[in-house]
Parts: sequence; C-alpha cells; structure tokens
Amino acid sequence: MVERADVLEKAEALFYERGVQQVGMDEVRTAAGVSLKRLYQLFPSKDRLVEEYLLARDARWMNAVTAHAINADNPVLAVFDWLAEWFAEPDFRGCAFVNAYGELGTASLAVATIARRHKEAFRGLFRDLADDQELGDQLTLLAEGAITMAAITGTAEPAHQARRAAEGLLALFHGSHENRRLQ
Amino acid sequence: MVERADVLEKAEALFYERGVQQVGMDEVRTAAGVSLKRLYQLFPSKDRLVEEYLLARDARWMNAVTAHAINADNPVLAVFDWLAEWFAEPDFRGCAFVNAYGELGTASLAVATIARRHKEAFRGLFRDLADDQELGDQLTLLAEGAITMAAITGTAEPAHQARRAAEGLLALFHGSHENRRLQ
DNA sequence: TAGCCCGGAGAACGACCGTTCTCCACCTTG
DNA sequence: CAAGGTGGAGAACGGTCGTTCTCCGGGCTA
Repeated sequence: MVERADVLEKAEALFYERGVQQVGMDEVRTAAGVSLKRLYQLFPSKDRLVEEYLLARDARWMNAVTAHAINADNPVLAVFDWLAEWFAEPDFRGCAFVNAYGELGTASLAVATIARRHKEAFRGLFRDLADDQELGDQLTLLAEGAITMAAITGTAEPAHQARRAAEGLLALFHGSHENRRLQ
Repeated sequence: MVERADVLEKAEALFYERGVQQVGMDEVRTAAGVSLKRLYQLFPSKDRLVEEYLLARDARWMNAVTAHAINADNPVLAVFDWLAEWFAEPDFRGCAFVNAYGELGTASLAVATIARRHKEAFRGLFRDLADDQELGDQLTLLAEGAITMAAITGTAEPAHQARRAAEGLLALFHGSHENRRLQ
C-alpha cells in the first residue's frame, strides 16, 4: 500500500517544481500511484496537503543546512557553500516558502504562517552561528538575496557573491570586537 | 470612456495584492468599471494583461527608486532608505516579480523573462551607483534579501539591517581602495 | 465455495474562470 | 425622425479542478 510519506514526497516535487496552484490533485494522485479515494483519506483537502508539503520541506531543508554548517570549519561560510550547491541542482527553483507565500500569502493564513516561521528559523540559525543577532540578521539578508537572485537569473553565482560579502561582514565584526577589547 | 491606463492601474493593484492567479478577469473588469468586451479589446488575453502589468510596474518601480537615489547625498544608502519607506506602506507585499515568478515562472516564459530583466536592471542600478560591479552585486543581495524578509515577516526592519550592512560593505570597499592607493 | 469488505479506477458533480456571444440602449448622421 | 453602428451588461460556453460517488475485482473468513 502506498504510504503517506510516498505521497508527500511526490507532492513536494510537483508543488516545488511548478507551483502549488499549477498542480492538481489528479496529478499528485498519478505521480504517487495512489487512488483519489486513498489520497483524500491521507490528506483531507488540497490545502492540508500543501501545508504538510511545506512543513515537510521546512524540516528537511533546515536539517540539511544545519547539518552542513555545524560540522564545518567556519559554520557561517559553510552555509553559503551549501547554498551554492543547492543553486546548482537542476531542479532548483528558489525558496519554496517565498514561492508559496507569493501564491497564497494573502489567501491562506496557514501558508503565510509556515513561511514566516521558516524564515524566522533560518534567521535563528544564522544568529546562532554568528553568535550575534545583528550580524546574523545581516547574513540572513545576504542568503535570502542570493536565493532570490539565483532563482530568477538561473545561476549559482549569487552564492559566491554572498559568501564574499559575508566574509567582509565577519571581518568587520571581528575587527570591531578586537578594537573594543583594545580600548 | 475607460482608458487603457485606468485598467492597467486597477489590474496592477489587484494582481499585486492577491497574486495573479487569485484575481479573475471579472474582478479586473469590475474594479476598472469597464465592460468585458472592452477589456478584451484593450488586452486580448489575461496573459497579455499580466505581462503588461509587470512591465508597467517595472517602469514605475525602477523610476521611483532611481529618482530617489540619484539626487541623494549617498545614492547607495538612499536606496535602502527608499526600501524602508516602501516596506512600511500598508499594501506592501514583497516584490511583484518574485511573486509572479513563483506563481508562473515555470508556466510562462514571458513572465520569467520580465522578472529576470527587472532583477538585472535593479542590479545594474546598484552597479552604477556603487561604481563597482562586485560591490553592486553584493548590495543587490542585501536589498533583495531585505525585500523578502520584510514581506514574509511583515516588518520594515530588514531595510535598516540591510542599510547597516551596506554601510559596512561600503566602508570595507573604500578602505581597501585607500590601502591600495597607499601601497 | 459463498459472502463480505476493502481498495482501486475513474466517472460524476459543482464551482470557478477565461473567453465569446447576445441583446439592448444610446448616439450619430442624413 | 429613421437607420445603423457602437459600447455596456451580463448570459453562455467550454474547460479545469477539487471533491465525492459508483462500480468492480480480489482477497479474507466461515
């Protein structure tokens, strides 16, 4: 029998690739190899399936980037290296949460909330890695900007530009702390 | 008689506020106070109306930010001040081109192209204002990230964070040029 | 084997939407 | 005033899609 996780996996791929509103339940059904009846047993409505898609993607994405960062020599810069790899994937299409928010942010409070929480979590990761709130927030902006520009221009170059800018901000930050200590 | 520009203005407000796919031609018709027949005389299809909406918005937006920057004391930082004002507008809902790309980027080559050209133009502005390509690109990432974070978190604060980060990058850039001159 | 239940396939239903068509009131022109 | 054409209002059409329903086959149980 087809499992919940199988359906979610196929739905995730379809929704991310083409946008939530461009994918019908029938297509999810076909991709997952499940009957419409069973699909609606597992997820009582498309809205709920979309929300679960975003929650599942949030968990996988945050886990991946966090795992890549925490074991790295320089965790902050490692995030930008991870972004570069992500951007180079052939099916990269920007941030799923930004896309979903653009589509449904006005229409669905649930989607807007999930997107906001995802961005807050990403910003929280940077605050932790940078060990400074303001610096973490600035690094978040670089990363978000890189995601947007990479998606729309179709190149991975923004990740490298963002990494270089991050190096500059890190140097400035540590330089100013050095000075403060010397005063 | 209702003019083309009137229709475009109403369509722009609706499409931006709720997303292209959430607004039907009937609603544009009602908002603009025009008959469906005349609406289709002015714009032969919804696709075309959407493309013209994006082109019109691109022109207005780029004009506004450029005008605000070029007469400022510090043109680069003036862009971030302008972003702060934009984010504080009650109907701010992020970047229309990012939203449209998220909705239709896969389905419509025309929309994807307009979005790409818009982002390239914005990046071009920053390259001109910063008088340096790499610095301009990094500033673009800060601005784009601020737009995304402001839209999803619903505050104007990212503009101020981006401005402070931009001050840092500008200082670094001019410092390194200073050093190069002194060597 | 006979009856029963569960799941699959897909038809069907109702709503919505992009687009076109019909009909009518009004304005213009001779 | 008469006739023709233009534009407005909205009905109608065709397609799509979310959701539900129907029917059927196949395996489990007595």
